[in-house]
Amino acid sequence: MKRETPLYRGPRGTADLLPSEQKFWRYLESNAENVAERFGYRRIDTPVFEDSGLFVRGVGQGTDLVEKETYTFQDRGGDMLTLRAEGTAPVCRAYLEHGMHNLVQPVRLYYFTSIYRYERPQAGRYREHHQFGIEAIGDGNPAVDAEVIELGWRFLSGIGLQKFTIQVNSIGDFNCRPTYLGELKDYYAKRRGLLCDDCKVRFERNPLRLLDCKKENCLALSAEAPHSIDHLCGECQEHWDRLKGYLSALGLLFNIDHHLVRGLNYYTRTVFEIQPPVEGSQSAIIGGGRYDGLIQELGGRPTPGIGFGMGIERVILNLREQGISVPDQDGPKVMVSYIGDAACKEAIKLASQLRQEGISATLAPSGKSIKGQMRHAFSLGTAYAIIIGDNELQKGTLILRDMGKGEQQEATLAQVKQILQG
RNA sequence: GUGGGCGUAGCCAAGUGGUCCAAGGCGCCAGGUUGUGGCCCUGGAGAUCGAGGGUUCAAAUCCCUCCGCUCACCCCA
Repeated sequence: MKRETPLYRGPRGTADLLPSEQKFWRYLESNAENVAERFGYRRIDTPVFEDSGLFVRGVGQGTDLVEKETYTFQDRGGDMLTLRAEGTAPVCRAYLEHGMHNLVQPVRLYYFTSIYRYERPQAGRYREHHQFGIEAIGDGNPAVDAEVIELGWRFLSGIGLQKFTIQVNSIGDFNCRPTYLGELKDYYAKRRGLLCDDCKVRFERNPLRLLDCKKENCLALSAEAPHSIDHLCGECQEHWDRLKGYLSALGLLFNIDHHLVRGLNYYTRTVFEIQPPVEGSQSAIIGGGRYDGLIQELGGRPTPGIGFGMGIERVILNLREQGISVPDQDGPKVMVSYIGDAACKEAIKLASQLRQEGISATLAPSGKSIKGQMRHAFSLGTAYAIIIGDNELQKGTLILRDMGKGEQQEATLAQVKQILQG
């Protein structure tokens, strides 16, 4: 008669991960852990919120992420806090805070965590999403760059995703990038009138971003624009060449994308993405790069680092698109049904005993006929049902029904346990 | 922040001014004789037709406002 009207709904851009979809999450999390640990990475979890300054300093003033996408609030003590807006800066903060530079370098870390960004939601983009990420801190060797890219690649192919492409680029370091940016601005300065309105702003604020504008006119301009890899200093050039060599040695096919620049300020040298075959908003499923200046920016000594973040929701989207199935989760193995109050008590005890033996068991719903209870067992998908009624109570036995075969037998508790454990 | 699409029961969905106090399907609940499932059959519960206002003799159907969802842009995972 009366309608249930929810007073609240989940906040915009968030999602409840219902039992029916948990199999994806379990599957991806365990695969991520397996791959990461196979590469020698160890798990780290950082708080959901951090000092707001961490993201401002780490990710950088002038980035969209910091300027318009953070969830920032003041707590009751007056501290400014920000919900985790990305994974790298918190991990670097923890590296510093716990003196991990005293550990054997590089320190290899991974995480599987939630990220918060105030954005308009759309396919593959949410205000709360989850990332699997890794960071290798303390070794500037391009071998580590290759390792990080390979790890991401192995994860994706390990879960059955196909037709992904690796995009790489080098945007130089703090020595050679200014020179390149100068060239870039010279190039665009001569063609300024042709730029779109957004790009006119980019020209002033963040010229690198001119390269990845997708508007027709701007695409034509960026196609002819100078390439960052043609302006690398000696060290960056060597790093870049060795990386390409290592990736090839690993048999990883990659695409050099001169327009790949990424939106966070901390990147140096290597930047990369792994992209799914379909165009669209979920352009990158993995994004990452080297951040050799970040630790220092956060107050540490100069320390190289590289890592990536991978969007779990986007992975799931692609699993669905490519029709890849993931293992189902098991329900209870047996349902204990009963007839009458006396039997109910026995059923409760029996279910408890079975669980203590490591057998997953659930009690039949109350107030149902045997027929109703059997229907219930069928829809739960339990392999067995146990029936306790007056007859069984008197005889001290149980009925064990094999739901698959549709056959049942009278058995003692010991026999039942043995069969269920087999 | 900008632009497009959409909003009928838990889910899918018919219906575009009167015969709709709203069809159908899935799911849910109960029965199909007395202690037993899957198919099938029967019955049942469940909808202030997103909310508010307006037009009209009459609105789920037309208009306005708001809210929500969704897709795209920006940007990102």
